[in-house]
Amino acid sequence: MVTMRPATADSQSVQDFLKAVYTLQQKMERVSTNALAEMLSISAPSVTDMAHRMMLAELVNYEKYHGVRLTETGEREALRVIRRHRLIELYLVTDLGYALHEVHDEAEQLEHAVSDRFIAALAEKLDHPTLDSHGEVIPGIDGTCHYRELHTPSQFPIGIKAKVACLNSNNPEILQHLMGKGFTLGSQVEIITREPFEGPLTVLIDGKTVMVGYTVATYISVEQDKGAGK
Amino acid sequence: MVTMRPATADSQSVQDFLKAVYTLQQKMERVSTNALAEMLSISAPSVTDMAHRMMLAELVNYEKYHGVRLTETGEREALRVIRRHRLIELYLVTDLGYALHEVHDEAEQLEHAVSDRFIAALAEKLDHPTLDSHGEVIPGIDGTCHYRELHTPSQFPIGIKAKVACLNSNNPEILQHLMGKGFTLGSQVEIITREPFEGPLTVLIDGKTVMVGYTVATYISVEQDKGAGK
DNA sequence: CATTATTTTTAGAATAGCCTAAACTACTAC
DNA sequence: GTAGTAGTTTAGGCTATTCTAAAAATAATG
Repeated sequence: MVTMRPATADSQSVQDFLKAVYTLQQKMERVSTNALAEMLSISAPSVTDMAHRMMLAELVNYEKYHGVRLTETGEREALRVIRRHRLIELYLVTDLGYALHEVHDEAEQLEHAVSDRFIAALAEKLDHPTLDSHGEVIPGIDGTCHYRELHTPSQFPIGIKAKVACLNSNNPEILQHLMGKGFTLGSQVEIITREPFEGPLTVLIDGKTVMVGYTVATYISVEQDKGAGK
Repeated sequence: MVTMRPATADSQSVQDFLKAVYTLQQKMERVSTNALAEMLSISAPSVTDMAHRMMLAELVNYEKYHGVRLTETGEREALRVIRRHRLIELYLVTDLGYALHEVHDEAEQLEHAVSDRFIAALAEKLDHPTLDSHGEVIPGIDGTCHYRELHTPSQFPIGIKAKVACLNSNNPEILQHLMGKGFTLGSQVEIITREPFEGPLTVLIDGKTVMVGYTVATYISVEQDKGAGK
């Protein structure tokens, strides 16, 4: 290791890295090299290297062998990138006729190419939305996130009415599978039966009964209907 | 020179190179290294290098010390890139409220990030236009270009009515200057007087008399009004 | 607690895209 | 037709981002 220059916050790979750390941080305290390598589809050594350079840039706090965590600056940057991504996704569906399963890859490219001017225009045109086309929260320009209380179908009580609030996958096949069964944002759902040992669920969606596998159901989030007492 | 790998046609710099060669080819038989270096704002040696790699990829025909010319494949690729660029420019103005002088830089980035799916969506939404927001021809998917017979104000006969058909600049200052004087696409114009020795022109635009410098006028193209016999 | 297995890091290397400085061509003008 | 200048190319280098193979550290297991 000769010298090492700090990462520049506006590079594509740095932005992808920030996003990945942010996402993984919601599930784990510190984010491991391997987890990042997996999510970013790059090798572990590349992650280590990036972690070093991003620490120099004060975007993450990195401890050898103990993973990474976003600094305050890092989190701010991450939220900016996520805001871009999600505004673009929503726009693609709303104004350009994209299907939900098509938007992720396109937005992934666009988010790095687009200017602040462009993002502002989208936000304006979409009337400053807080949820994207997957139902995920779009952070505000100031980084604020309007979170809701969401549940996984696999744990939501049987017999209670709820609405589909989020389809948490970027995998086109999974999204198509779910939408094919009737899971679209805002659909009314009610769990009818649940098999033990991670078995399938029977669900009533907008009046139609369907079955869903346990695994694939983890990509759905529901929100209890307002007014429907617990 | 050890070995040299061919250029990949989908890289950003290759696409910029193709566009630059295409543009310069309209004015000169073979396109010189220096002309390209100038247009692309990179050094001459970088151009030479790229020329080599693009010849291996059969995108240009390059002769040492005698510049470059697009092959058939190269021209096809160039037109694809230009189509993207211009569709995006038009879209930014039409649907996202951009001013003309803002679109070039944005489109320059977007054209490399956007998928064919995206371009198809734009073309559809804009109803398959053949002219962009500058008034430049948008090549069709098959590469066809619907050219018109255009003239420079500096050479157009005095006293003949015409319409502004194209504002050929990507320089925001120049565009703002011209639009400030009333030169917008479709405006009626008539040359009133012309000073010798590359002097300024007096022009009647939509009923208003303005003066324009010779140099800046070269960025305007006009088209003679139909029906107005010569 | 020692050994094994897993995870992470170091070392060394490749590629695309750029650069500067120096060598070389080609054209132009006497 | 040769000298000088303008334009081009070669040589050698640098950075960001990635990789593989091997070494080192941590975590898991008996």
